[in-house]
Amino acid sequence: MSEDNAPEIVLSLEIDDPALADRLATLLGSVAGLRLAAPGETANASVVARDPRVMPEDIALTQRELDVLALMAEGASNKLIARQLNISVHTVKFHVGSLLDKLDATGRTDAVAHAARRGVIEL
Amino acid sequence: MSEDNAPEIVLSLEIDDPALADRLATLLGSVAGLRLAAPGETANASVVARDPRVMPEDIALTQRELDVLALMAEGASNKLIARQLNISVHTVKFHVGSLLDKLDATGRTDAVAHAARRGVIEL
DNA sequence: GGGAGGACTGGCCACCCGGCCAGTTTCGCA
DNA sequence: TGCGAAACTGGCCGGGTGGCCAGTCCTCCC
Repeated sequence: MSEDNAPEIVLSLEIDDPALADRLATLLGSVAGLRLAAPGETANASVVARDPRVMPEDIALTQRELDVLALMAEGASNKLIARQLNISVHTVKFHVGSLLDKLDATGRTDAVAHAARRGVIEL
Repeated sequence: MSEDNAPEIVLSLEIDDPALADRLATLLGSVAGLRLAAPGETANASVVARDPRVMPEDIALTQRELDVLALMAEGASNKLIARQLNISVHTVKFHVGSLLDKLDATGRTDAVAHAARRGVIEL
């Protein structure tokens, strides 16, 4: 950052809910030292709110499934996951199978992508 | 929506830059009708600002590699990608290999995760 | 025109992955 | 206190994946 007089913070909005977007825009627009980004403008930060109706809350994943999912997102193989969690490879595959089912994915790559999309995991 | 008296908007912060996070927290904390989420609390929206220094520009990927990468992120198998792009499975595997190398990934899942992290693709 | 580099294609093969089967344990709930 | 749902573990196997080899075509540059 090079300026020091009025380092205005530029915020962009990524809100699915139009009503919420409107309220936030009104609230944030009147805050001194902060303004909303113009379309296409590079912002310092984004306000993100995906449609909650798309995510019926966190999908019911067990702790073990979350463990496996996190390691999957790191690119770990089933063998590596098994060693990491001190369980058998077969068990890992069972959990992966459950994840594919619950996340409606066709493979581990798809599962990680889906999970990341709906915020179950953070990449 | 069921309540109508004080629909307070809860915001969570995901800011890498501590200074920016502090400024935003101060600014947003004094806005009526809006408050910051407590740790672990479910928020209506998140303010996201990832450290831009983490992304050293787009990695040099060929068009074909981008095609393959996009389909990989959809969970497509090599066979499916090959059919989609009208090329042979062997060629797909060649591109996947290049992708693994350029993205410093250990497998296709890791490659998609890495690409998503640095903004090469959008999930 | 000749060389260098990169994209693209193919065969081969060890290994990994996901889906099927079955079985045990654990827990909540009626 | 029994009953049922769900988590967890394991063997087996067809197909998918990634790494190795080599070879062709095209473009750019000397």
